[in-house]
Amino acid sequence: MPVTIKVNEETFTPRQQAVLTAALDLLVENGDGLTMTAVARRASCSKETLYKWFGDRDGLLTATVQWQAAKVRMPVVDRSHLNAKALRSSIEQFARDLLTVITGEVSITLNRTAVTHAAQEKDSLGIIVLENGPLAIRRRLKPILEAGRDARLLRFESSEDAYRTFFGLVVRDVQIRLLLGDKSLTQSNVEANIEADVKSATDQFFALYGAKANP
Amino acid sequence: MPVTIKVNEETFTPRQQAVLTAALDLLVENGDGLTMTAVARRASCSKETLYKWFGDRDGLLTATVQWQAAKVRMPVVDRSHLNAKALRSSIEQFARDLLTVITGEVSITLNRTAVTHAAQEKDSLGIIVLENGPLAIRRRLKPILEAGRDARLLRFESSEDAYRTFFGLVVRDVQIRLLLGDKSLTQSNVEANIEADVKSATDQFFALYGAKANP
DNA sequence: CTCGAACCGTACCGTACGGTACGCCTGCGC
DNA sequence: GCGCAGGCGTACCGTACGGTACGGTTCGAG
Repeated sequence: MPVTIKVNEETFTPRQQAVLTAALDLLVENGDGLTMTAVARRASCSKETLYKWFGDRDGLLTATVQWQAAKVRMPVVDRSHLNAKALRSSIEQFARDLLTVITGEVSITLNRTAVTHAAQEKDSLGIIVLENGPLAIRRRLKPILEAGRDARLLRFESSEDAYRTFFGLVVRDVQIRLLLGDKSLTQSNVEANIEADVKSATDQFFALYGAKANP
Repeated sequence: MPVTIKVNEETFTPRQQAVLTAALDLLVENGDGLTMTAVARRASCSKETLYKWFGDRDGLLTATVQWQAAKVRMPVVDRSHLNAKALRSSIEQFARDLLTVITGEVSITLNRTAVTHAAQEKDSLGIIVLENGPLAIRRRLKPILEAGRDARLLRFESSEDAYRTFFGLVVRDVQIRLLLGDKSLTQSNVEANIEADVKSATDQFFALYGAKANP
């Protein structure tokens, strides 16, 4: 069963959030070379405080990822009167959000950190990132897809398959290449193509799952 | 311009290959906790020899990844008499190979290692993995796609876009979830679905790029 | 047989870093 | 004013690990 992680704003005090911000900044800057001493210095706090608040290095890492990942908020899509145009625009919006998120520096850093963590038999960070990344989009997108099907605008058997196809059409090989540090995908390079990619992915998705497509 | 890395069998002596095998085994077992001492013990060689042969830890890591990645060999597809059936079977074969590779334990380990490496401003491992993974498939697939277009079996403007769509349709969110350690994707779980996924991805690819599809 | 190169095993060094201890300061309740 | 909790800064400890040095052994060339 899925593990859901909830983070209220009250989970961390402002001072603690400042510390987490410092940790995230260091993570983005220095890659995974995150040391407790560096965080303490950057946040102007003592290491003892870090250990008091977060337990150990893993706790600090988890808190940072968790806190940051929870900040990713998908825009709410109006699900009422769903005509073809509104549905298409919603799908496009999801594609745009997904691409924007995964190409962002913070997301790349968080995903790299979680992958590194997963390479050490620890899956906690991976779960958090999954839960707030792909799975969050899935939770928001599925109802839209099903509403589209109910309105006879879309046609599919499994909304899970439809979602995963959508994910593939949008993300393609961009995320893995970014994670691997492919230099030919610069930030600006990708961002400039987002709109075109969004449109292309949406077109393809409707070609496969639109009501007029082959069953 | 792309950096191509060539590894002949003569690049490493049998003894050296035994060392690299030991290193890879440790990598797969213990995640990225690869220490020089552990490799030396596992391979029954001295650390001094390791440093003599591979320079430093990074050199050993690079050699391991490079040597292993180069072992991935795509089957050659008969490109002559290309009828619809042969084309479809070729595409399916590529999808099957791609899925089989990326879901394999070795591939997951290598990708994780490269991602971790990329988080430290070093892109050498990432380049190697990219070059021997996605890009290798691309090099082999593109000529097939273009042959298919010449035979009027496929229709697309950019073979690059066609390739990337293919990649997305096949891989979807499987790779990132595996890299993040998603427990709900067990090895056997994925393998059992490969054939169905291959067929589905191929169907979708032909729906989008088949000659009878919308332009 | 002798010599030397290659290599194994092990001991060793330096450092980086996780984690702890302690002295000092600040602010707040009383 | 007084005491104390919370927190800063720094010094300190233990250990893991990258990298080096060295003695001993094997093996092939001459």
